[in-house]
Amino acid sequence: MKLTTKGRYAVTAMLDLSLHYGEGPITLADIAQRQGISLSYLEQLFSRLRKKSLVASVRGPGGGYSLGKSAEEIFVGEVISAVDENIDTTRCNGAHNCQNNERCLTHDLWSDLSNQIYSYLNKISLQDLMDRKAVREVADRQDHADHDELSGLDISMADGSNDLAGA
Amino acid sequence: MKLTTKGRYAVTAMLDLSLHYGEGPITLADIAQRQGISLSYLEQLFSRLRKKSLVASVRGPGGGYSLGKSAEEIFVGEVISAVDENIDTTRCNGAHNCQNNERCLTHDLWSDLSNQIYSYLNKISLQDLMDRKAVREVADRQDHADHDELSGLDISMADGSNDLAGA
DNA sequence: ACATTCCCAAGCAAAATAGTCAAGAATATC
DNA sequence: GATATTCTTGACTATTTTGCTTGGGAATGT
Repeated sequence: MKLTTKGRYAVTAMLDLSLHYGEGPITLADIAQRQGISLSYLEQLFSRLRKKSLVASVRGPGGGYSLGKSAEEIFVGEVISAVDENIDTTRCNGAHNCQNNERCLTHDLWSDLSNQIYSYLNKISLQDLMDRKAVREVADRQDHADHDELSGLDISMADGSNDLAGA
Repeated sequence: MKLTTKGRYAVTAMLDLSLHYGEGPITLADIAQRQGISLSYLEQLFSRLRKKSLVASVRGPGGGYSLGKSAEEIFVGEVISAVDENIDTTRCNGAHNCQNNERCLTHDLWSDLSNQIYSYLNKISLQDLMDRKAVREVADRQDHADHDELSGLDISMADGSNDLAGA
């Protein structure tokens, strides 16, 4: 299974986009600042999101990105798939050649797990996330932190730890 | 999320151990051959499994490993945790300092997902896996392949593809 | 004694991840 | 039409993780 920072960043960025819907196109620079993600890294991710029509773009001054469909229609699983290629937990990626061209002992276990995760993530839409109280609180905090950063403070790191899988 | 070959190998090896329960201690060399896993890699994995008391070991000729508890009492989630350290999908590993020392926008999403996966994997015991028809079929195939290999054929690779994650 | 097996630590190559850098194309605004 | 802004693309790089090897040792049955 592949669930790494890449997928987390993508979902976070898409959620940021949803939360600022209605303010016109949002620039990647804005998202980068609010969410603490590298701008050029975001560019790579959005390139993939655009290919899957999850976002639409407008170039030039005043341009930026907006959601490709409504927040109710975009599911977390889609977003992760778009940037991470697959969320399969089997070694053979669904083929059955994990061991000497035949299925390995635990093939079905990983296969079932993948389905489980996939169906879980595909039930959660960006709208669902926006409706969560905790998400709105963090979003508020981030919108205010903006001002602090403009006044010169708190331009900082966001990192530290480990990983899943990643994942 | 961290669900890689390491965790898959560990579960596979533990399942192999369960399936050959009653034959006395099983050597890692046997498991390595049946499951197509490198012996020294298995040693590393079993070192961790032993620290968590998931397996018990007997040294010397005729020695090997056996399950540390009954197959009903060992759950897939435990095995993966033992070798992979954690199956947390959050960046901060459960702390809430994902962004500038505060929780990031999607913290709860990954946290919920981790719980979901964890509880799923902790419901499946090695015994459950053994009861599956597909597992028994593969196990039979592997026990027969043993003979082929003794007669000189089919000492071979087992590899190829991609991964999860991480996850 | 000796072969077998577990045990342990260090090291290493390949892959993946996370990120940078540089050049370019579209498009508003002046 | 010059300029600044923003997306777009590709190549390149540093770091980390993975999967595996090597080489030693310590028990223990025969």
